[in-house]
Amino acid sequence: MHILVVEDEKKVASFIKRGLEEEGFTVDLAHDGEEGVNMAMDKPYDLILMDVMLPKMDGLSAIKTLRQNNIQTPVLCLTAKDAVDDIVSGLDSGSDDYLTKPFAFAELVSRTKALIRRNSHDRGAELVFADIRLDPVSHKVWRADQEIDLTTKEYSLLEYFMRNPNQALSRTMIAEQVWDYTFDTFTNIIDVYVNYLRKKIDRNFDKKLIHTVRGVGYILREPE
Amino acid sequence: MHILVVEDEKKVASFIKRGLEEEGFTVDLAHDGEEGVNMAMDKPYDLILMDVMLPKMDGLSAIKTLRQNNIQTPVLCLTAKDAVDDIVSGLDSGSDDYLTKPFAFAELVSRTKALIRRNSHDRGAELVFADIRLDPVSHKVWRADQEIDLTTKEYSLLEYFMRNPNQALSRTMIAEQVWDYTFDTFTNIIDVYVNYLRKKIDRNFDKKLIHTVRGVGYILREPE
DNA sequence: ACAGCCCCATGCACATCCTGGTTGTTGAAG
DNA sequence: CTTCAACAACCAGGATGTGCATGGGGCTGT
Repeated sequence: MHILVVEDEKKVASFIKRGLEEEGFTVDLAHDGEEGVNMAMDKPYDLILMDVMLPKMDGLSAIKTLRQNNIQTPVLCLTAKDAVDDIVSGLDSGSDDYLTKPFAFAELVSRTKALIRRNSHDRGAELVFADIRLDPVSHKVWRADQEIDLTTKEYSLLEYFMRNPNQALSRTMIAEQVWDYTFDTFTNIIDVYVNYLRKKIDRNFDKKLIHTVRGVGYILREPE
Repeated sequence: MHILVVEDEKKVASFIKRGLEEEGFTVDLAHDGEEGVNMAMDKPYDLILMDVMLPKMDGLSAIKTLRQNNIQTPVLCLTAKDAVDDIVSGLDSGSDDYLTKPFAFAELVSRTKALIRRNSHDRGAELVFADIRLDPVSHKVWRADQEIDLTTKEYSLLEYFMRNPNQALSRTMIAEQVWDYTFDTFTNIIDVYVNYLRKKIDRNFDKKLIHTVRGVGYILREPE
């Protein structure tokens, strides 16, 4: 679950980032409106958290720009307490919900989850492929009803596979989704983690589910 | 958690209803003061959300009527921004908190939760998890019928765990609930206090109840 | 002044992540 | 069929991150 946080105050930004990551989200940061728009257009996010007061381009204009470019990612707006009028124009310009500063973090989390739940029908539901089960909420994974312990990175990688089964996934695509926004292409980190995953997911089972597509990448599918 | 919303404007009423339901509350609607009083006397609610300007019987009189009939359900009053005088008489007539229109919805939710929390705290019901008992009134704690001496902070921390058992609690959430920290991420105070708690709660017992969830926070649960 | 509590800073232990190198595999050209 | 180059799998060790334990300083109430 990827969230883009657009917030210029570094303290607030990193506070939100850390808190959301503890809740199991993957968080990217943008520090002004322009950067926010660029990042949101580059990569599909599940939610954008947008401060209204921003350098270069304010939050509301940023949302408008996104909507004009047909980016329909839901947006949760952060606004100063007294700027009630902003809220109205915020909803006008395409924001889906708002939160006034200062806010309780618990509040932010529940709004965030509500928006994501509302906007993505099947998200949050358990993912199943063959005899693998994956719970995106608790980040737990089972194969054949036996729980499997994964690290954060291993989990994200598997989640990406589970959301795109039976499709060959290129290293570039995997890097974008599972690793950071900018990425160094000359590393074998993905191979390494696929290897880790195979050890935990496939090694003790007859039916191998993670396959290599030579020259392309990897694929999650039933063996022939 | 059942909430009664007394509000004549249909748009506002259904907006509030929908929002609160998304937060997990069950919401009934009444459209004027009389209906509100009848419903509140019929069925015990955890909270009443009362508009002041209402047909048939205004909100303040409704509250008075309820209190005269010994209904002590907490009331959150909604009032127009300029009617500050109303607020005072509102508090007089037995309202527990108020909110001026127009309000941010997040504000409404957090006040709602605060009121319900405050009220259920006061019931002072003893909290029990496994063989830990905690009395919110006297702030005393027992494990296996043996009293355990905790400092104020240790106690608040444990109480938070006891009110949210079997859930991973992130450091951010703990900091917000137990300390009043908002943006201070550069301290290990929570780790330190969890350590204190473990010494007193878990150290002398076989069954450890406070567990670490790496990268997330802590959880109170039975060992596997 | 002292004791108790709260909080901070530090150092250690260990899990996780990543890099670089080595070995193994594949498929096409000779 | 053999050879070779490209690609993938695997391994080992170092860097980084995260949590735990502990000592001590500041503050407050006695």
